[in-house]
Amino acid sequence: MPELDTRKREILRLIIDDYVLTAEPIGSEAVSARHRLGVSPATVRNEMAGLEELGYLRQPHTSAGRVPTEQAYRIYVDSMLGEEHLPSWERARLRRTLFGVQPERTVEQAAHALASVTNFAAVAASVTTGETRIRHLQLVPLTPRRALVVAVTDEGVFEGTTAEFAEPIQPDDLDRLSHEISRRIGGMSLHDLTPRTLDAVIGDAARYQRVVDEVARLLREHLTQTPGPVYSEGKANILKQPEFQDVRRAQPVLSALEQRDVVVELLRPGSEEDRVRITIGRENKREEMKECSVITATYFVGDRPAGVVGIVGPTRMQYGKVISLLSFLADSLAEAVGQP
Amino acid sequence: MPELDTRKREILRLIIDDYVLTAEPIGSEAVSARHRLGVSPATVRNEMAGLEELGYLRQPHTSAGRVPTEQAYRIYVDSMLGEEHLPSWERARLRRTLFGVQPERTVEQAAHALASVTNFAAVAASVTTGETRIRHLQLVPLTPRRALVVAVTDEGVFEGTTAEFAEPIQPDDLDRLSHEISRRIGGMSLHDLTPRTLDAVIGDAARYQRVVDEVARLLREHLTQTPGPVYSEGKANILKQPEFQDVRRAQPVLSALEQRDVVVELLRPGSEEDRVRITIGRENKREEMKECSVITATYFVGDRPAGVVGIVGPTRMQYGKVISLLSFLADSLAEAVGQP
DNA sequence: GGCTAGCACTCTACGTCCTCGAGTGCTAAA
DNA sequence: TTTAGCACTCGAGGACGTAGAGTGCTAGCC
Repeated sequence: MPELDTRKREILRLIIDDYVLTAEPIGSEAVSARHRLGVSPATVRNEMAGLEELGYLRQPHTSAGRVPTEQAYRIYVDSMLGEEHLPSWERARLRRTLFGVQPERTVEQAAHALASVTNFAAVAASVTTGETRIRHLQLVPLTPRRALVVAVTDEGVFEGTTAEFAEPIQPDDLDRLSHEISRRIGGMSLHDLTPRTLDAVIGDAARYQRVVDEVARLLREHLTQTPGPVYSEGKANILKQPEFQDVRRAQPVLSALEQRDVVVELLRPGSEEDRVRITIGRENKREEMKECSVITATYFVGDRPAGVVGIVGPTRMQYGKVISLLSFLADSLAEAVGQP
Repeated sequence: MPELDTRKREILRLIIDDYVLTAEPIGSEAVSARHRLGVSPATVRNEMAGLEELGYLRQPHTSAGRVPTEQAYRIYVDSMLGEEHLPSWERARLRRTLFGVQPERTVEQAAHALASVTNFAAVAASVTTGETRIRHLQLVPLTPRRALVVAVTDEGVFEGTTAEFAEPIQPDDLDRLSHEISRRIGGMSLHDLTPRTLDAVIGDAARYQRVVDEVARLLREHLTQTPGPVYSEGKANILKQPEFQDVRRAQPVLSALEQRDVVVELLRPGSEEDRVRITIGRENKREEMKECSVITATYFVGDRPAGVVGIVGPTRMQYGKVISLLSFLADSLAEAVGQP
């Protein structure tokens, strides 16, 4: 991919900025007029023809202006993004909404705020990794053969699943067992929780071996495979976007976002060098998302990912604004979640 | 409102049945042809003119067929509904999906199945009333000043909220306190849980009076006011309906359904004589729902409402099918939830 | 008195044709 | 290398005409 000279870059940037706001094809006249480029529309036309040849622009039809391609957005976010400053009153407002709410609702609240600020669909989830440590465990009797498993982890995240036992167990016994297990596995990380380590751990609780096994199985499965609660807010916002005025375009996207596993996939956490992840149009794996851009930000507690927030919108979006917003939100979340 | 003679009723019924399937205005020819009414299109036309005068039909424009009004759907569900038999393989399939899943996911699963069978948006929620009895309570320490409150109720429903205490409390103390409270309030119903009764209950746990108060407050508030988890599934299905092909019509409905309080309002439980509740078009309170019909079914455990399931779709829907489906689903849910 | 065949009438959907305007690409001159 | 000028292309949108669906009315029939 050949380097773009300064003027081409400048023109491309202007076109993107304009198009993102208007959602209408941009003509040479508009470009030359808006910014004092010091060149005539004709010159701009020549450059635009060049940009089209290079794959950065395309024309919906002969006599229309130009529209940025996904490749254009890509180079834009990769090398044309300035520091976008989030107004401090907006920062303040966001922080207030995050911190002024019950701790277990912080993440959901973040998604909610994100959706209403951006007018896109917002998604969020907490992350549990093999590194997650269990701090406390409690079994709550439901029926003689069923109990609720509550685990308090490192990240303040807890999970509720029901365990089903082969043999009935008395509430008192269950409680004792619960304390026993909790005492033994407290402080262990999830990937320490293999069947082998457990054998060693159980020891004298052998009478209820099968109960212990079941609980351990649930913990591993539930905490690692299905990554906690997943929130998505403001999906209907997608219908406000001009590119999704056609229901047949919007329907698949909305349907996809209603499926938990799709959202989970979008929210795969990034690494620390790669906190903000931008996926533009066809870069998305999911067919249904090929007309969308997804931007996610991972937040960390210590050096481990604690959660991911993100937005889903049309490829035409204000990348700069959204990125700085997400970045700020991730920092705030790290703070809110990190010190309970 | 004048009574309709038999033939008018018959014709109205035919028009509704046809229109519900095709979503296109129905002409006199079609009515006379489809069912062997034994009368000519001209006669049908006369009757249709009469029905229009009475407010049961309307014409989108002069040379179009007729379309049922909301008033027509109302009389249809009130007095023209036959017993609709749900095919037994469908019953079986539904029951399998309900019973083949972790108990705490039953209700969610019901909504999911409902959405995919009807192609409408499905909503569901568990209900807790003042009658709900607490079976067991457990406080799980999170931090010195915060604990997770887990309550096992009568209906097998449990809730997780965090309580925040004014003073720190040791895990062991918390555990003892937890058992104490659980022992005392176990079996009590929620409206027994007034501050006054509590004073009597606490007794020697007085040292942690404030903790107890906080827990009781949370129980009351959380269990009665905010009615448990609320599920909505298949909202994007609305976009498949012909009447919502226009995004500007669909957007408000979808936005409304994303708000928890709107869904909660839709799911207000009915009484035992009034298990299935049908709200057609403008009968809905919410402005955004004026073009939708909402059908809900309440299911009971013992004589107390345990939850509500329902669908939201266009006013043009197969009321008979949906009602019998919901009715069956409610019965199955009562069974699934009732005996854990 | 109710039913119906016949018919004129109305209205939409749809295709064609036309014009207007936006925006282009090319060319020739500065 | 830039730019003014200009012919060209294409879509949006309005005017018009036609086909077809469905109606309401009327007059005659049982």
